Amino acid sequence: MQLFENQPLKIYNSLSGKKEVFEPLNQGYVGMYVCGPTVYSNVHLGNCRTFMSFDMIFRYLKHLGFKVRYVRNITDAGHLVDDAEDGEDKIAKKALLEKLEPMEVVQRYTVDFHNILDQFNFLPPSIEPTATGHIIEQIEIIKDILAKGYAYEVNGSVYFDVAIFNKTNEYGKLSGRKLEDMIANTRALAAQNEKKNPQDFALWKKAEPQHIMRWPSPWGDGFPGWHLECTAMSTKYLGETFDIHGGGMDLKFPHHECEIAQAEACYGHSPVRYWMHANMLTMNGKKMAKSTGNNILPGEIFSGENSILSKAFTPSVVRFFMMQAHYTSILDLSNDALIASEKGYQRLMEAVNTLPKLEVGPKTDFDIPSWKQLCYDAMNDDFNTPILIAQLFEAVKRINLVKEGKETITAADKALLKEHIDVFVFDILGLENERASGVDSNKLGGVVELLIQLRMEARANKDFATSDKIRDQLAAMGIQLKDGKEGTTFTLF
RNA sequence: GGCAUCGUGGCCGAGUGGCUAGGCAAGGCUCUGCAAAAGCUUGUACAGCGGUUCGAAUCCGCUCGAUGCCUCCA
Repeated sequence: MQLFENQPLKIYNSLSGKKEVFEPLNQGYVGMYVCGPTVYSNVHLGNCRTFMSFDMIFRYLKHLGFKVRYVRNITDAGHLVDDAEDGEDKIAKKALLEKLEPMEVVQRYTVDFHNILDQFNFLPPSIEPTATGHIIEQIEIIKDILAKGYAYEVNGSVYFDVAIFNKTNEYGKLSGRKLEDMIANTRALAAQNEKKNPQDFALWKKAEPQHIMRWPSPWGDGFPGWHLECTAMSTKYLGETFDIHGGGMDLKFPHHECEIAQAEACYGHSPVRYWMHANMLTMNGKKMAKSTGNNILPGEIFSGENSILSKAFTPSVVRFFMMQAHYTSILDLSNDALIASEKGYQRLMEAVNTLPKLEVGPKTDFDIPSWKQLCYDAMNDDFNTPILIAQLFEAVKRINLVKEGKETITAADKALLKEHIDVFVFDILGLENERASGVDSNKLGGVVELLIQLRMEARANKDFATSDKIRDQLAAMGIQLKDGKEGTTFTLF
């Protein structure tokens, strides 16, 4: 008996615009594809938010007992800079600027990406395929689409014929657009004369002589178009139809719309059962983007080296901050918001650390099974982590009440509570217990315990000058003493 | 201009046709030598204007505003 059998999960499907009961294609298995990063510069915090949302989703699906194959690609072939005839590969452009081999750039930023995600405590995806590793598959799909009449070749490039596709299918259904409107609103760009219509998109682009990244194809040397790699890789690893396709909201159009078109043209049916879109992280009310410079790097948060920040914040604090907002909502980053999250996170972790030390009693004043179900209900309702966190704070309150001696908990319920706190805080939200230091057993712990003892003696002698000096100077070093009923404890902050 | 999403108390941020979000900050109280921590407690918010309804912040319409997409973008 797996958890998912009695924890019905609802997912907001961007395609239908509704929350739907999640039923995977194959009982007990989930195929999930998420559009990964383009590795031509450092991953910024906005990118991280999307991947973190899907990391949480991956974690929860796994927790429910699904066998999940999570595919997140690395876009290392680059995308076109623009639609102009001399469109050059974005990665190649950057490489020329920095006088590096394209794959050197790819390697550098892929390593950076993995390093950052590791600090954020991401689970690795099941498969992390690269676009350049799937050129053959992409060429095969283009051949297929050409054979089925949904594409045309011009001068070594192949374009998807949106108008023909739209006769039998519905181009724009994901983003709520109609082809007629798009035609009416398209600006007349020069240099698109290869395409029959401006809405057509490239499946294969001819490589100009100076273009470094290039592969042979039936249409000559070139490189794949923007949207094809995701169709190729998702199909290869998850099949022609799979359960969940995720990505950032900004990919809905045109990227995901084109993926649908490619797959429907090729396979004759819709590729994805549940489309999920994570919303943007903004800063100063504006979307973070590499191109505008309105962004912040994770490293700058961890070090505090950014003008909007008053201090450094740990990866778990940032993760907690992001998990306090629903993944479909726009979230605005600010120093104040991070500070508030840091306080909340610390309070949560205090309680997590207190729980094992609680004394047990004859009865429990807190209905833990009901609380546990409320936590599941929150997650089952389209991964509502803000509600889950609200429930966790209910548990925090109860833990502190028991600590204060105002409520009691039985040994069995304490174990049950601990088990589920750990599940939700660590396994699902993916937080790390940065405050659970092993200080009790190390040298620092011994020194602090000694000082606490000296302070207790001073207090017993009403020598408050000495006791306050110990307390205040330790506080200045980031060690906070807390006088409680059972004596003095301390935490690092 | 088109499409989409959204506008919640000092700040962040859930939710919803009638009943509690939660966090942070603030005030009061308990505890304390004084603090801190912790606990209890207070605040009565849903852009504006109409409409539907016994009842709407929640549904509908309009207005204003914000953001995203429409060109690579998580």
